[in-house]
Amino acid sequence: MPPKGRAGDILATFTRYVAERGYDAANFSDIAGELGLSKGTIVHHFGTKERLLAALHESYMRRRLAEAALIRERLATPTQQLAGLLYAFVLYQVVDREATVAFQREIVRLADSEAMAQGRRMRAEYLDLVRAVLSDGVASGEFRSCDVEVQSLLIFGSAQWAWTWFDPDGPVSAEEVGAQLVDLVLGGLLVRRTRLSGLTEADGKVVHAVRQSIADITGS
Amino acid sequence: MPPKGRAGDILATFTRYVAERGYDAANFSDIAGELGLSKGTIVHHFGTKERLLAALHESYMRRRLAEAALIRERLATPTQQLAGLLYAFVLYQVVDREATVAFQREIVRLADSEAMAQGRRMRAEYLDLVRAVLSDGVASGEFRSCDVEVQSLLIFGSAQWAWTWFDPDGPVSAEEVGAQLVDLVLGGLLVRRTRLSGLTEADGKVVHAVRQSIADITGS
DNA sequence: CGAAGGTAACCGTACGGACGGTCAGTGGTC
DNA sequence: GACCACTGACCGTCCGTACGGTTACCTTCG
Repeated sequence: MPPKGRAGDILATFTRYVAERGYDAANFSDIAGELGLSKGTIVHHFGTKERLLAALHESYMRRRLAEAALIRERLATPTQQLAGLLYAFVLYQVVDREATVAFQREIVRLADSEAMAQGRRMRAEYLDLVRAVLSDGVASGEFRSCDVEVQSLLIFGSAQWAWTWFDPDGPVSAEEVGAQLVDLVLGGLLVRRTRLSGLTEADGKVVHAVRQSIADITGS
Repeated sequence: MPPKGRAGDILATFTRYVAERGYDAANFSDIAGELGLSKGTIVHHFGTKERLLAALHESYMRRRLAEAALIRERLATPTQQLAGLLYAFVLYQVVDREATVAFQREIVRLADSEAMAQGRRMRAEYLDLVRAVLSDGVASGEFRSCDVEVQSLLIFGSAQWAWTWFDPDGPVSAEEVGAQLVDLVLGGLLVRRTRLSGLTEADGKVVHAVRQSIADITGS
């Protein structure tokens, strides 16, 4: 649940502007104008623009962490848990769209800056949770062994990027995209009877062709 | 190859600033100062800041399109071609880092704005190329049938997101990440002897648990 | 009860600075 | 003399933030 009251309104409107225009282009005057209050009021409630972003960040991550914990609790196997998390990733594009887009758009601003410390901690917690699911799956034999650190980030990417192309009013529903994501990721993670990587023989050729092509065009 | 001469210097420096700080925080004064020339010179060469971004965008995409075409030419099967493209995706984080980060960071600004039309066209061309490889693979029976439109975008996401976490000087090399990405994506795309989706039975349960968890926390 | 005192939401204005862009002009080179 | 790269002063605008003041409500105590 997002915060209530006037401060909640400000946060909600700010969130929408960030989602639509980005952090830099979201300014106090427009928010105050739309809400029929003065710029000073926003400052009164949140102090600085950066802290307003931090509030958005934290309220978003709080929701996601709580949901992720529930999803993990309610599903039995690592496979189901991961599928659930992936599915949820995509659903957020619809059920909590503005905050999701705002968050994914401006995630990079949370790198430094002491104001974002709390948000960063929660993000790390979330990543750890996903990694725990992956590790569990590897341990239980459901997933093939892999570099959990890297794979988790690659998987995140698929979902984090979706805001740039997914259209809630488009022809493809979030449910379908979620299912596709589950297919893509689990298909690659589940242990298969057929031996893994029947392609490593050709890997050398592939790597060489890529390196050569890059050198031919870009140089270096 | 990036453009040469004074204009090339400006573009290169601009690219670095965008990579490091983002488009909004990259301003003419700093670039001019660093290059020992005046703001007016930048305007003289590029007109507006937006056109400077368009130039960065186009020069980046020109390189990527040329390489992608070469990679596709030089590799035989859709599997190899896709592996090559994926591998290249990650390598760009190293071999053309500043332009890659700048591009991936600010890709969203290319949505509207007539100045970016050319860049958008090239991006669409690139996406089409990847989709053609996917379709070829499905047609040849190497890849399981899937929604190529959606899968291609999900795959793109993994790579496009990498700039937020990948560190060229970190312990994991781009080559390793590239290999992991190939594993993840091809593992999910390759036809396996074992029947696809032994998990759809449990899908209903997963979907229900996710929806319920989101409703419990976020509401709606 | 009611005056006093405190607190928090909110307003309006003003400021200091940065930024993108303009423009008239300079100097060198075919 | 036409063209080119380049200069540097300047402009209009916008934005985050500081700050002093007002209102409204709640608590406390005589």
